[in-house]
Amino acid sequence: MDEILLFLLKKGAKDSAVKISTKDLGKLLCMSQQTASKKLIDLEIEGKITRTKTGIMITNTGLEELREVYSNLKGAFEGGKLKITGKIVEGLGEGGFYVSLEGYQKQFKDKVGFETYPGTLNLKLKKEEMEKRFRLREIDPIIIEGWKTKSRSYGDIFLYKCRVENKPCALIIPVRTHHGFDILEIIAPFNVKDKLRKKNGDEITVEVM
Amino acid sequence: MDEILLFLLKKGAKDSAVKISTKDLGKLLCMSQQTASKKLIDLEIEGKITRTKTGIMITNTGLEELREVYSNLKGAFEGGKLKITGKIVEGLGEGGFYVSLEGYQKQFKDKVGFETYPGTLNLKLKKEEMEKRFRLREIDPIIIEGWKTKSRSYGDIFLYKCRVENKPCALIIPVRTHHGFDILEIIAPFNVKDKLRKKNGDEITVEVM
DNA sequence: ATTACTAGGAATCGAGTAG
DNA sequence: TCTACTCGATTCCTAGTAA
Repeated sequence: MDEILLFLLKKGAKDSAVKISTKDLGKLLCMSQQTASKKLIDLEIEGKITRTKTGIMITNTGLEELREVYSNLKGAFEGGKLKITGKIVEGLGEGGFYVSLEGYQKQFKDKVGFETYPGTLNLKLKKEEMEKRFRLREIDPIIIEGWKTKSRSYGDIFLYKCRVENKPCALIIPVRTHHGFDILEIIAPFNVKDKLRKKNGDEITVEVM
Repeated sequence: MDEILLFLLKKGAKDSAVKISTKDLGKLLCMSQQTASKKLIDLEIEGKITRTKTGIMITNTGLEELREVYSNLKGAFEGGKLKITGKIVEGLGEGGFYVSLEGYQKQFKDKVGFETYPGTLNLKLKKEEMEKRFRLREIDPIIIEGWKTKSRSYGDIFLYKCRVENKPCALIIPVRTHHGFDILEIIAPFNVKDKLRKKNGDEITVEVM
């Protein structure tokens, strides 16, 4: 991770413009004025910072990079199992169609150990939960392989074994997902809403294994 | 910060040995097997990791480095501004004597922008606030330089610009402090107790800029 | 299979300096 | 003052390969 970006964050460049000369920046980070200048130019080209007369600010792109590192460190140091909480929302029914295809079902049975109820549960994450999605990347997914027919292709799916209220389920993330980062799709060997007596709008927590 | 160290942390090398070949490590971090090998050697020489037959583990030295970055990121993302709350206690009057010396006063004016009321406010921190003192270390202090006379020497002072009830003030920490970690000393361009109508025993919060 | 050495090409750094 | 360019020095990376 970039040490200049971290330094700027410390200085508050997340919320307000930070004024610092390349000379001072170099001195503080043990590099020459020239190198500091060059690195700022590069960060600007990469879109991670912007520079104006009032000073330097970190862009959303830059913050995202820092936030991902933060998420990783937090996961490691604060530890515990990853739990993601979201609100049940109505899907379009298409997820259910796909997962019930024999090409996927067979792999679910082989690799996860259950045949799934022919439908998916869509979970909408709150803003503060979305950061946890990055932590999923630290976990090696089970890969459900796609296939092709003459007419169309079915993509790979990343799958993470989970539990909801101590019952087995799985998070599935199509590699080429059509959802934003705020929606998670869950499959289970049963109808989650019926079995757990939940309805749209209720919150549930899945614990990633 | 070292990306290999971060990767190993993600893989759990903080608690147990992680087994990974230099080839795979290189592939995962977009570098050659040779570079991964070299970097592991360097990390081992620096004492940040240890390698055994069972795999790689991060040492305390390595964890310290990661923890520092974590602390910085946490401060920036979770913290908002650092606010320290304490109870006003009676000082010995000596702080007031020192800060009113011309050698210090001149620097206050030059570097902080105000001449201070000839007295310091002593703040006693509660146990749970004391941890915040460590976060001060992440902030670069303004350094008020000491000097020597024939008879004695006056030491350097670390100074942090602050606000109390939205009015300017400053935290001062003599480099060779005589206070414990539970006492903070504050200067301001006015008599804090009079202006803010506080008395000994009242609590105030200073917001570090 | 694995790790790590060498050699030379690529990238980075910083002194000098212009704008 | 400041930033950022050039260019020679240095460091870093990787292909080849040995162990």
